Amino acid sequence: MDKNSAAAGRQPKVVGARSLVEAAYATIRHDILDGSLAPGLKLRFEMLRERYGVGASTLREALTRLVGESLVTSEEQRGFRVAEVSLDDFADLTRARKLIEVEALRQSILHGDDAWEGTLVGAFHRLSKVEAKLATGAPELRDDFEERNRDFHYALIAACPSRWLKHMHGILFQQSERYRRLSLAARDESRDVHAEHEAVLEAALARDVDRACRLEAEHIDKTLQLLSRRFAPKT
Amino acid sequence: MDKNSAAAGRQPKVVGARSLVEAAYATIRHDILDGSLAPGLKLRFEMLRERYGVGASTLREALTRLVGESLVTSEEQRGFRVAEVSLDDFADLTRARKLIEVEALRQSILHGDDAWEGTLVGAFHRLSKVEAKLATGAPELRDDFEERNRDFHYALIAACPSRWLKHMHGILFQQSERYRRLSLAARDESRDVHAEHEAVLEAALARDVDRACRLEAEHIDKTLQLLSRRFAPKT
DNA sequence: AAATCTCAAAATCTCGAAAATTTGTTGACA
DNA sequence: TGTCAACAAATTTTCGAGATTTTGAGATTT
Repeated sequence: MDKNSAAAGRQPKVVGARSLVEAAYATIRHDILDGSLAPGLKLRFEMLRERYGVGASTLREALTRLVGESLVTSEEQRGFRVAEVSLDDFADLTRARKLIEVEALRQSILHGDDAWEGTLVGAFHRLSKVEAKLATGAPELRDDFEERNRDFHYALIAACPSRWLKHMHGILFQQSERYRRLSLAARDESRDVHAEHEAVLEAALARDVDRACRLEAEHIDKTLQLLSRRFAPKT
Repeated sequence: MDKNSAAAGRQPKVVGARSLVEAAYATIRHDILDGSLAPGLKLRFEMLRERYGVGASTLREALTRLVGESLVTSEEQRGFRVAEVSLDDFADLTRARKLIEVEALRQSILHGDDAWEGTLVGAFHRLSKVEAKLATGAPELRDDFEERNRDFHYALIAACPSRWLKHMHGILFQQSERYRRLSLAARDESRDVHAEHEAVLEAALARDVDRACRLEAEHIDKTLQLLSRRFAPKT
């Protein structure tokens, strides 16, 4: 009758997670992107078991997955750490991401059909809504914003036929997301992100490949410029 | 006195491995690149425990790492499989690799100093030696050849200052290596790989960026063309 | 004082067995 | 014959304890 009463509390506590490893992975990943688990932090199993409520092997597997995404580093026999961040790394990351994302966008615009346009317009609309709300100052919407921002950027390159290019893009985009969130705590009011997105969208729909790619590259660069001015101010 | 007699046979059996996870990872990885573990093969833990002599959690972590490198796929609650291969995937992979590797080579040539040239020449020399032996028909040198070929290609782009670009390249190169080895079983006698490498080396040393990049791109394409002719022969 | 050594304490790493899930089989029923 | 429920077998997933390694403080030597 009550199979779940004794010691059966082993169900993933994250929506869409089909195993404890995946739930732990998703939660830890979120906390790293978030900054809750600070860059460089030593990830001790004792602490993690308490915080996430799963066994050591399970955690180990989740962390291994995060190592593969360069969100966590590991040294044999010396455990795991949250990956460090640096302005140099972000600058390098931004250059690499521009190379990949711009090429993917180029191919996507060349191959995209009406269905692609539809999805793209939809993603832009959803992003716009949360951007508007965010502008009125509602910090609890940051997760929403990041999700829809990701959806929009993925929708832009969705029609690119190269699975490997999109895979590379995914890795770099996730890293960028981390830097963006760490910097988003204090937003730059002088920047109109919505207008940047809208400009890229219009160029993409107009099939103006060169303009779309140029705007996208500038858009990617903006966050780096913002962070550079804040943390290396040789005023 | 005999600490190792009872049940203490827990030392990594792979050179350079500092843990059983790493040893298992390296061995399984080798067997996949090799073809010993065929594409699509279901990786059952029973079989893996017998074959590699380590526990389930250890294997699980090694496999998770391989999933991160796209050499293994996994479906929740349904286990792991060796990643499939296809001509389409290889074609896509080759295009992506050309984009990344050529850009990395361009930057490497622009930034490389004398030390870089020295390492590069050394790597080419070591590769040449094993190529010569391989030509006389010595299949047991395949591992050696692959290692030195990898070293040479890494040496070419070693002076590229972008860590992320080199990281992307590493992922794509490893995938290519798998296809190369699967195709290497029957080599194409009409192809002079040594000459291709030498031409790239000369252009790189001469700091002729455009020529080096063109030659490298052609070199990368050759294996795809070879495989295409063999497996899609509309003769 | 600096370097080396010793040896507990702390942390990581590994295993085997139990729990949970999927897969395969059998037989009832239409 | 075909469908489906119930049960059994096979497989994956998870945990906790023990084995192994690293860390750090204090003692000893140079």
